[in-house]
Amino acid sequence: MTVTIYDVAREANVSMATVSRVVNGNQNVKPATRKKVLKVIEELGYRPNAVARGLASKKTTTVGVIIPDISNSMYAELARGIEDIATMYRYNIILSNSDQNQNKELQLLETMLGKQVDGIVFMSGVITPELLHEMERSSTPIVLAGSIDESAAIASVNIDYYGAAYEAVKKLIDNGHKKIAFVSGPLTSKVNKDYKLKAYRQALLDADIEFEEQLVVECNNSYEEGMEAVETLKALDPTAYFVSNDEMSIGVIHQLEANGKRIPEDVEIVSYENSKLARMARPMLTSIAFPLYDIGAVSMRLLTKYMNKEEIEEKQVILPYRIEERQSTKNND
Amino acid sequence: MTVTIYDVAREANVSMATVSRVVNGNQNVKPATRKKVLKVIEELGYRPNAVARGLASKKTTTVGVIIPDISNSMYAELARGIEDIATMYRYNIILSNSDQNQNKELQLLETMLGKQVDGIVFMSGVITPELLHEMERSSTPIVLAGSIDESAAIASVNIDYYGAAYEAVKKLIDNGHKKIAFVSGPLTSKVNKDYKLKAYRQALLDADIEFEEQLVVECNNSYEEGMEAVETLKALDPTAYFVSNDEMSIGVIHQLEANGKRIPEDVEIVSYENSKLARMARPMLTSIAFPLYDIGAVSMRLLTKYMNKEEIEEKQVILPYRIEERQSTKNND
DNA sequence: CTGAAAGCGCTAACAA
DNA sequence: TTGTTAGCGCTTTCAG
Repeated sequence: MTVTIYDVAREANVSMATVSRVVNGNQNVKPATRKKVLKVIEELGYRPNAVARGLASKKTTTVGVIIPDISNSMYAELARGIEDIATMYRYNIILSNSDQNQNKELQLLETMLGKQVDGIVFMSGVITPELLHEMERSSTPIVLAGSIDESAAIASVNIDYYGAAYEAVKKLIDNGHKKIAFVSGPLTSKVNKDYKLKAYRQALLDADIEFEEQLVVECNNSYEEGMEAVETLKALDPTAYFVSNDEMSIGVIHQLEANGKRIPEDVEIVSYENSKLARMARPMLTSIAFPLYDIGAVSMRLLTKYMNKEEIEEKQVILPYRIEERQSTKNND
Repeated sequence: MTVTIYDVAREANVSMATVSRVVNGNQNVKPATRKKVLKVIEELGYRPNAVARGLASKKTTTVGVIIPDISNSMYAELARGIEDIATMYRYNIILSNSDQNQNKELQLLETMLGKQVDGIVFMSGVITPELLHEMERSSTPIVLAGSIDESAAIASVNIDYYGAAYEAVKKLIDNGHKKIAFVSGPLTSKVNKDYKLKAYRQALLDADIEFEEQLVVECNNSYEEGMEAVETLKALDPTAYFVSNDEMSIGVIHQLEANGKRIPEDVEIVSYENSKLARMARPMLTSIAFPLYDIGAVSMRLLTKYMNKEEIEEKQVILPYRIEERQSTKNND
């Protein structure tokens, strides 16, 4: 039924090995026989079976990608970065959503290793010890994308979350604000809890501003909770907001405006992410550029190096961030 | 090095066949031996090799997904629908972006078939004859998600694009508008050209409104081109807009407001998509609900039926749409 | 309920 | 430059 390498060999009067060589672009084939084989392949409509190839060669040219949720634009951007580089290196992607659920993450890892992927790009807010243990146990290369593992046991690519957050808050302080709210994503996520929040506190401390617990509101990263955060903070009446992502920032703006505030005249906002949404907001958002696409691309590139057993110069990659100033802050140029 | 089924068999004093049976949940195993085998599996840390299994069984429990661009929220939503159902049925997803480039689509199909996927979910604005030919040639089940193949040769799931667009325009007409612009996505896409545009023309015709070529503006679906469309149409000064997706609608609104128009008082807008953005816009968008997640989910469900060789009652599935009325139109309840 | 044995389609030494 | 021959790790008859 399906035509195999054996059928081609027979028709072309050569051995399987020779067919295999031409299919794999091995140079040790006389041009004439190559041509002959190619012709038969064409005639028979032969298509190499990658599964058989994978079993024999122990390489599948596919990599696993485990991310929280592809329908979230941040992770989708990351995924696109991964896929573009993967394609460039001729890898395919097995993509799975973990919803940050640790059991699912563990099980997904297991499944992908079972499928003999050549490598894995993994993203999650928390890399638990169990996860880390599984990752170290496996001989399959893994790189963490936008995810922190402080033990530095696993390769990773990130930005300087602390520095970025510090700069955002610093800007607000420099603009004269004393009462700065922090609308955070889930504090279960290490980046939020141990980097952004700490940077926020430290920036305040460095400016002799007292930290007030109530000024930090934990949200689920959604537009709606951004709006709610403003209501939660209403009594405190902060004059500036540092917000964890663009979607929530838009919620913050809308609710602030509903409450009669003008932005940036009455309230200034620094967002974090700098996605397309930052330009689609009114006023447009000043936002810390968090380069998701690049993180994905660099992670995948790093992974290819591991898969090729190349020399790795930097196991923990830190990509640059920058602050994109727009209309949600008063800018003094 | 890696532990195989053979190692387990030896340690447990049974045959490979028995180990295979317990791994695959075959009931024909005495509880005692099952337990013994399970124990050895645990001890040795045995993990079945899915590639070998795939070669032997000719099933990979993975399906291919070819979509235009995962970083576009519409397709990301679709992908999530597909993945959720796939997970439910224990399939994994190989995800690839085609950027609607036909060569890439063809080559991706080829790659996935080579990888022996059990099925494919495919999405594209245009299903060319070449593509159709390849799809029909393959014995691997394929379903088209949100993509039109008028020959109805391939299974598909869609909504009634024509009816949805007709209703959108009709609503604008019913609200008294005579000069209704259509800000369309690429007219290379069949849905836009042969369904939405035709519905727009017919709705006008049915209301004795003359069709004006200049009132339809072709865009690339982006926010920026939504804004530009308004400028392009400035001289004609339409009093209503039917816009192909939410992102462009926001661009339209912002540019309209920049030009001093009030919405919906001066200009009414009906969007198409009804994503999260529709609620994040100000005013919030009246939008035709285009259920991407559901299309993905139903496509995948349909695919499972083909993969299981189940009876298919409906090869061309049409999902319902509805119009979600919000603030960008005047609503007369 | 269990085992033996024949592949699945290909790669990769090793020979020639 | 080409062919021979083992596997790769598992499923699946077929016997018993």
